[in-house]
Amino acid sequence: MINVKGKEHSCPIEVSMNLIAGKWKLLIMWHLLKKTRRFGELQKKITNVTQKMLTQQLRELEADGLVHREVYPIVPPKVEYSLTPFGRSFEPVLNMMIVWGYEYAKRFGEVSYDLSADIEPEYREVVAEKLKDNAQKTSPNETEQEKVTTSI
Amino acid sequence: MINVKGKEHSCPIEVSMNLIAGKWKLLIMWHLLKKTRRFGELQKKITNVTQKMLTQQLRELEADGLVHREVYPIVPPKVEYSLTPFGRSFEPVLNMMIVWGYEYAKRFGEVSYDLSADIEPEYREVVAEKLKDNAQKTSPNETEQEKVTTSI
DNA sequence: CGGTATCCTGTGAGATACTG
DNA sequence: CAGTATCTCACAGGATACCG
Repeated sequence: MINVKGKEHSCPIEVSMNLIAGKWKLLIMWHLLKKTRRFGELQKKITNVTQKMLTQQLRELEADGLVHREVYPIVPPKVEYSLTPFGRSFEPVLNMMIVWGYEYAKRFGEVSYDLSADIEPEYREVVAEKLKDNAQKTSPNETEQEKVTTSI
Repeated sequence: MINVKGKEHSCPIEVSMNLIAGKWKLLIMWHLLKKTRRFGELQKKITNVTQKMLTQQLRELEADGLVHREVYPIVPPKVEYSLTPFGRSFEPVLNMMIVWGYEYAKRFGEVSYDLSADIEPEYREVVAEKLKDNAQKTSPNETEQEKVTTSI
């Protein structure tokens, strides 16, 4: 059993899910992983996000200890967002998700985009190997099973 | 640009997010990763999920090509769910999320639970190393910056 | 520039009851 | 056993306007 901020979880997966649930959070963290950015910068990078949503999701990430918000008391205002040390530890997860999403899109969608520049090879290899393994494990076992019984 | 089933994505992260968004999907995949399971089995494993939600999320996973649904035409009905080859390629992502969620819970919550049994050491090491790295990178740089200007 | 403050809407998700 | 079929509602998320 896991308790995080008054919420019960039966598995660490739920913890992760709760932290990254939110339409823009992963995108935000992805952009902050590269460098510290100002609010307006993020808004330009993440097309389609409204000011309200960007603010809201950034505040949630901050409250969860993943993002640091630095306010410079100047005028006009300047606010910089960066990942906390723990936020940066999310990088492997994020990289895996990117690689996996990319592989999914190659298989089930159309991609006009090359991943190689963004992601270190080691992450691609992990997923690639899993896909190879599974191809082997999917042995010739399409023998149908069409029995009909009346009990268990 | 990425197009998956009529939906535009600017980044593979969004693809992954769309696939795993859903309160129970990760938990379902986690249980199916170990073995093929019947509907009722899943319902017992995943406490608190309603029949309706379990059915719904399983159908979405099936439509997305991640889960295979095998119906045995017997009475009483028997339906088995398993991961497709591609669904199984999600394992590295899932493991990373579990490790990361666990580390988060250790830091920001209370855990009465040991991970070691479930997850291969390699995954734990990746996150552990990231956390070490970040500890080093967080150098003594808490010098405040309290200037006030009237222009940029 | 980087926000609040409102108002509004779609839909994810729960509860409950019924069925092949 | 493994589902549908309704009904309901909270809340994530969007549009728009104003502010220090």
